[in-house]
Amino acid sequence: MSSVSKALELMTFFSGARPEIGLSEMRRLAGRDKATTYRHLQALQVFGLIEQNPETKNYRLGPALLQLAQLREQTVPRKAAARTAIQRLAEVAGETTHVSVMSGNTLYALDSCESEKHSTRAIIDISIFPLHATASGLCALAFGAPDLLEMAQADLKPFTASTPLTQDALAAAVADVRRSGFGKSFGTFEADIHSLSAPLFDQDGHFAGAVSVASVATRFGPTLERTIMQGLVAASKDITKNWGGRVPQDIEHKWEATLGGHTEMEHAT
Amino acid sequence: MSSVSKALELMTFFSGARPEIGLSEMRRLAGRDKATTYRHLQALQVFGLIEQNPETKNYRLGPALLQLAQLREQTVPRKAAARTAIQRLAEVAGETTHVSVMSGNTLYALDSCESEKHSTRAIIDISIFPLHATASGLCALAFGAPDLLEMAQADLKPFTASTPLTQDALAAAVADVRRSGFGKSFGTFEADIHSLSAPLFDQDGHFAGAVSVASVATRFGPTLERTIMQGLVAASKDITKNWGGRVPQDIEHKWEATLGGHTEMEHAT
DNA sequence: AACCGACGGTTCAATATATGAACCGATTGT
DNA sequence: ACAATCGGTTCATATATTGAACCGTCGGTT
Repeated sequence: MSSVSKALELMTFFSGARPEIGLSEMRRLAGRDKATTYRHLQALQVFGLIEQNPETKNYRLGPALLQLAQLREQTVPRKAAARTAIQRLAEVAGETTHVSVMSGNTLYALDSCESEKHSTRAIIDISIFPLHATASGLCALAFGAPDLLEMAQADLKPFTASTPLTQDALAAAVADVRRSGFGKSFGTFEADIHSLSAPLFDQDGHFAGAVSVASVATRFGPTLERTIMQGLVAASKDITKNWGGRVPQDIEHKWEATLGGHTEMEHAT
Repeated sequence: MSSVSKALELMTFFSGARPEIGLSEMRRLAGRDKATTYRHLQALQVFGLIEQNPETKNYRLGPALLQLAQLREQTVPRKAAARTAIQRLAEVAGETTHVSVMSGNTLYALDSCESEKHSTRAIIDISIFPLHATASGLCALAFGAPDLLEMAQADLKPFTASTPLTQDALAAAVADVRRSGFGKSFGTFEADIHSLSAPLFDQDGHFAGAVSVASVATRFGPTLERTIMQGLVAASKDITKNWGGRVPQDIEHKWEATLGGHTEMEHAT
């Protein structure tokens, strides 16, 4: 691991639950020497990627990120392009929706949208989707780079009693996603949340991210499932198009097959 | 220079005018070996800080920045806090306004706001304010860390015919800012732009950034100057307060003295 | 069609650079 | 008064970084 990577890794320890981190805590999180950690933090600080809270001496993310993100948006305005789609999806599903983007071996949360329909909602505050435990993550394993599955199988962290813990269990879940075209996570990340997802694709038809709906388990049933799946297909096509990508033919066929045959019709359209 | 810094430096070469950079161009910009540059780019890419345009193989800023910036905003929502103030300032001044933040030895652009009043406006598209050539930069030199002035004097890059090019000229400009409490840049960065600025402060009363107004030179005169200065004082107090900082007493006194006395002070000193 | 230069990417010996145990002074709780 | 942490610093050691040379490919030129 290069020292550059080690330094950059430090930034990944910040989260909504842990927005500020002291030197010693950072050292523990990174599992590295204090002096090394300190120098890495200094290097990041010089570029404004992190800064120190002058009161507590704790480190937190820095102002340069605002600059860089603005420029990124300007260069590739993905988030704005996805927002309307997930808002519409949240509306028709009446549940919380998410979009995530694949970069390297990591699936990053890009944006989310809550529905006003119910007073109880799924609020999933994560910035990196665990590949084996979330619907979006399963999409990545099913349609992303082949080596992702091996990596995920090597690190099957348990989140709930339902999280797949064996390589076979995960492989079976992934096979189902490959067959149906939809990622499914029934309480594998949060106990009372049922999630469905659909993959997004880049200009080469490669996996680029996922769009997902997280619904409260007690509300979930065949009717809602079908509504969500239909919404996911529309959202995936829309976002993929707006990102300059294209949905491969075989994926569209899978969606049609899953929606056309599998579900009993509640009422004709 | 640490390898971490060398890698991070690569990210600073992206700009609105240069949103994508190929390996060879990046190597030239950084003045480093191609192999080194390549490995650094790889490390940045793994963390999603940059990504490759699959069509052109050029590198551009990556999606992880969106994540990190969002979390930064959540942790320290400075930009949102400053926006209303610079909008109000743009309105009363009828000119383009900017806010910048100090991090390390660099003054970063945080946000800007254009006024609808005139059809011609100042549009200053920079992400890092040169300390010796901009009104905001002079504020940093006047009220920021003492060593900034030495650093700036060692690198007096000329932008226009009016840019201060000698250590004495810069020292004189800084002295004037220290006296008046306002940064002044009359065509030193862009030939036809007159700028005024006021410093912002953190919780310890230390320099934290600047707010500035960039006006078209032909419109500039004593009346507009006074209006802008009054607006700058209000904006600086407002933003500083919203950032959890405090304006030192002596700065407020300087502003009062400058505005209370004669506003038509000739800028030659 | 052969040539050319520039591109992105890779290799490996040489060495410049990162590393961490030990240390410091300040702070906090006992 | 003591012990435990904290953020930060030092310096000999050794490990990770470096860059010249190389490869295959691509577009334009002769």
